Amino acid sequence: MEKITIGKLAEMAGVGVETVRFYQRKELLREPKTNGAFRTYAEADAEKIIFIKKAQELGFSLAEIKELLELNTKPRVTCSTVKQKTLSKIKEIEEKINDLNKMKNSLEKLSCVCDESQDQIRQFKVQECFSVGLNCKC
Amino acid sequence: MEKITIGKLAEMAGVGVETVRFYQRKELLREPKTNGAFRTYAEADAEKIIFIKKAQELGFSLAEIKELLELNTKPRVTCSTVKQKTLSKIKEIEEKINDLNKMKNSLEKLSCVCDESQDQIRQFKVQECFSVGLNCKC
DNA sequence: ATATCATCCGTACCATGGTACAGAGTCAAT
DNA sequence: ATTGACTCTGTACCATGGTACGGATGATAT
Repeated sequence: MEKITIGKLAEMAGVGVETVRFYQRKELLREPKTNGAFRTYAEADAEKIIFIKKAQELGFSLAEIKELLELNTKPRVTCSTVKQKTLSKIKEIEEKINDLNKMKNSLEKLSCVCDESQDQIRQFKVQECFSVGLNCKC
Repeated sequence: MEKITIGKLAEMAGVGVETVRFYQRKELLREPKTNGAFRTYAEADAEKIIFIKKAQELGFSLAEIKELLELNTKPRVTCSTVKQKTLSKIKEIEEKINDLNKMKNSLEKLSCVCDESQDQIRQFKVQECFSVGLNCKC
């Protein structure tokens, strides 16, 4: 089993070396054991970074992701804490989905209105398409 | 009809005065007519700001929002441009919704696993709950 | 007419999430 | 043992999306 240096880790996780070090500074990743002068990592570290990236794409900030990860590593975290945090996260996510659905509806209306008009847009109001029940009808 | 100064506008839109000026610098809002030395605004400006805020919550950057607004104000925008842009936005939104749904599923599993365990968490892996098909089963 | 408030412009500052050096040390191969 | 690639620490810089401030001028109320 080869030693994973920071460069290899970064490659495995699809990020830059500086990003790994940044996450360490932010305490999202532990400072690993040093083998001689250089740090050596485990595969789990790569997975962790991939997890961070995934969560980030889904709209979580690094601070929130840190919290999520701490549910796992902190010894004194109880089940009810996890339960509470996950439930509030779920609520947040549901709200986001809701808003995105609204936005999608509005955009669909927008695209649909456009179908009917000619090459040049007339008194066309993008904004109104985003306000429920306004002029943007198909 | 009263004159709307920047302070009133900001209040109407629920943002700070500096934010209004920031949006003007970024050309999301037009520089309004000045009445004497002070700018005067229209109600439409407040609506525009509210629109910006809404779109932002939904994950659009100011640059993207600017584009959306320009669909409305730029004279040479054709229907096919609008159509194309809205359709690609819709796709983006659908992807976001998809990812959020995945995240939600994972969190639901997490909360569910937690139900079954005791007060103290055992070999509990938050990360694994986020990877489809892994140890996090109910 | 003068106090008090709001506005003006410009610039500086803040947090978040990185990215890019510089200058030194280290490791591995030849 | 020297080269070259990689790593080390530290600090500086970048974009985004604001927020705050200073010093001047304008508006308004008494």
